[in-house]
Amino acid sequence: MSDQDLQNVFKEYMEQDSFFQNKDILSFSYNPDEILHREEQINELASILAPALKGEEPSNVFVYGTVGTGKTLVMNHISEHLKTVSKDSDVSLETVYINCKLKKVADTEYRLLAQLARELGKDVPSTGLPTSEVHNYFVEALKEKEGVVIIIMDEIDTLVKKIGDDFLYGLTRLNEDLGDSRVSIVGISNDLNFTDYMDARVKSTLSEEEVIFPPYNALELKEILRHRGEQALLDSALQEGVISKCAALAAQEQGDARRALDLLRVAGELAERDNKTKITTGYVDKAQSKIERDRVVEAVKNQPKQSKIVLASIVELNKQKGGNIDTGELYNYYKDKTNNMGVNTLTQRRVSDLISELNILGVINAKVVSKGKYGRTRKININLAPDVVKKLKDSVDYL
DNA sequence: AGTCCACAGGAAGGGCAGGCGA
DNA sequence: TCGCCTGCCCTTCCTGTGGACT
Repeated sequence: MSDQDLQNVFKEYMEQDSFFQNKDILSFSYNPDEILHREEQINELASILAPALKGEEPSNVFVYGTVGTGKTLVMNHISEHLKTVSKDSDVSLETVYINCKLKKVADTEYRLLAQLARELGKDVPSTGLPTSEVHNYFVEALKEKEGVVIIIMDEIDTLVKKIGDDFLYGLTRLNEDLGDSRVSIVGISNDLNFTDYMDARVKSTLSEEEVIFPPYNALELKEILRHRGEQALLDSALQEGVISKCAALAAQEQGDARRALDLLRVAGELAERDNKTKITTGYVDKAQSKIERDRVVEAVKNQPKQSKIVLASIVELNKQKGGNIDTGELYNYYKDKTNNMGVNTLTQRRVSDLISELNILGVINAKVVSKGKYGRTRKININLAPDVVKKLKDSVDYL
């Protein structure tokens, strides 16, 4: 092969797989220059938080909306702008963003306080101190700011479900002894009904204002995809109908823009891998099943050993009798399995919790039913397509 | 109408690891 | 090093319950 030939091969390759001008733009964490179809929410939030720029304490806000409706994106956008303006006009304003869903960050009161204090510039060990001590660190950090601190708590519903609302109550009372500093809280929640779990006092102080993010409809998703697609992809890369299809599928998923972007990106990656010249609608279908498969495999991979063994028991029992497994039956099977494997056997109580966790992950479907005189149990069904189960068996131990 | 099964799921606490200050 | 604190996984003990059966 001549040098020229070799160069042609590379050249061809370069030409073939360059659907993407900038793939990052199709990632959900990318901050676009313009946020489409959220003007109303942006204006509302901006006017609620604007008093902070005068050093006044803004009202606490609750932001509601299902996944992929742009809540986090909009909040980040606003807090960036607040920071810029406050810097220009010499106002002391700080925003702190915490994602309460991240494990090891905000699943206990200690960790949450530690993380908040860290964000405000204090050095706090990840364990070892009494919680009250960490609380003091946090309050100190707030006092030192001598200005308004806006705490944005994303996925706040998971926090409240885990550690209760006492913590939030404490936060709302903080302003009484902060000196020159003021705190206000922006809570972001996926769950519209979640304030029902909360104490009425906390509820009323925290949700002084509420902003709702409705799901995007297919038309809006289409515009969002087109907008981002124009910057991320080459004009020639898309077959007619690809964007519409991504939008339509994502609209079925509660108007989830994240899903829409993922679909387009993954469809592109798959088409690229096959050396195609265009992304076709067929690749959107492939992307849909790949995303689902990856999500499940990733989730299961990260489960602890015992949880995997429980899942393996469910898979095997399901194969034997085709679904509707009840708890007692599963536990007996699991007990035998662990004995055969020489692994220790957990109690039924613990296994019951593991079943719940798998249920929350969406890997299985466990529903409490009553069998009348024959007691109450959970009917467990596996919630995965056969190809996903196969992939799990290939790539996860104990399965 | 009452019984009673087979669990669900809450509460409390044990034991261990990681990490702190003294 | 010790005493203390928290997180995590787990057990023990317990109360609650939907509805087929009697």
